[in-house]
Amino acid sequence: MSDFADRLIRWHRHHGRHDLPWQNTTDPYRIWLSEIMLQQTQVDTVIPYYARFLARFPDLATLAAAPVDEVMALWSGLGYYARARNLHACARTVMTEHGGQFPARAEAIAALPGIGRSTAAAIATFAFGQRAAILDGNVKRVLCRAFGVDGFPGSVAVERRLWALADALLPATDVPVYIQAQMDLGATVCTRGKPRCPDCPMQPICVAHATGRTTELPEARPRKRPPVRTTHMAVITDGMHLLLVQRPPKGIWGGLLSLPEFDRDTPPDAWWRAVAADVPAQVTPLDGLRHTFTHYVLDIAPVRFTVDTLDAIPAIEAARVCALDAVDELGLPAPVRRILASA
DNA sequence: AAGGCGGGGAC
DNA sequence: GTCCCAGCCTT
Repeated sequence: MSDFADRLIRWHRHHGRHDLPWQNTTDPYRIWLSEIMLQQTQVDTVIPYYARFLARFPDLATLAAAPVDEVMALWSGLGYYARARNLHACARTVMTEHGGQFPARAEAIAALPGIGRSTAAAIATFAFGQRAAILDGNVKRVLCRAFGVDGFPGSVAVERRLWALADALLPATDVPVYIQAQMDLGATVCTRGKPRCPDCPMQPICVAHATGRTTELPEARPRKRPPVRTTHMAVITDGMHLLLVQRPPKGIWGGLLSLPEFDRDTPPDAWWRAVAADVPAQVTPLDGLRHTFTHYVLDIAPVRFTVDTLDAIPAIEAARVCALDAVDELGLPAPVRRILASA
């Protein structure tokens, strides 16, 4: 076994994480669910979502039989909503094409919706004892530092090199412990900001530590200034109900319910005349808010339209009327939840 | 090969 | 404020 893997596995016995909610099981459903939730999402954020999700969907068959709207509602606030749609699609695929049983080989797992090479390897290893390398953010950071890998790890060339490293370092046995140890080291010792090198089992063989480059590696993503976009959001209510729209499956907040939007340059009363000319409404601007995404900034100007009845507002596509006291149970984007909480 | 896709934690 | 997280998918 490589010195790298050996050090990692020995470190994990006393310093790894052993009691996360998705550990100490080989149930592929629970492991799969955790891996999807953990994509680009930190452990502490996932834990309450994971518990709620399992309580509502305790097994694959239950999830596959549920309407996708319920899945979206339980995912609301977790972000990257394509994960929820793919999760539901994957459950149905496993039911119909694999007889309700997850395939065991990493290559077959990676063919399922929402599951790429790294997630497939994690499932194959933890649930089925297969031997496959992972390459998530933690592993990339550990490998870049330990082996002094230059370049942005998201670039194709660096990623190819890191996959080769990950494959070459994979031990012959104890693969589940090894993989968990890699993630635990990256999450608790070899962290992005302030790595705890004195506590690190890799320190004697770490290139970044030896060359004083710990804070330089891995190299940061090349910067670009995210654009600012603007929108109006309409809170159309009769005091008891609220008008929401279903967003298209692709794009931002895909598949979620949200508030109707209109152009920031259109005055609210002009927009209202266009969509509901005959319906009298009291128009009230609400406090604006700024929502920051990874790739752009959205300035939202919410406006409340108070009406007597929501029965006929024909010009709004995909509209749905919901009870105000039930909006917490719907799949709504995080900023929409904030607007409604103060509206 | 590059960009789209959320929300929140850490600093 | 910035950066990035148990990445995947589309173009």
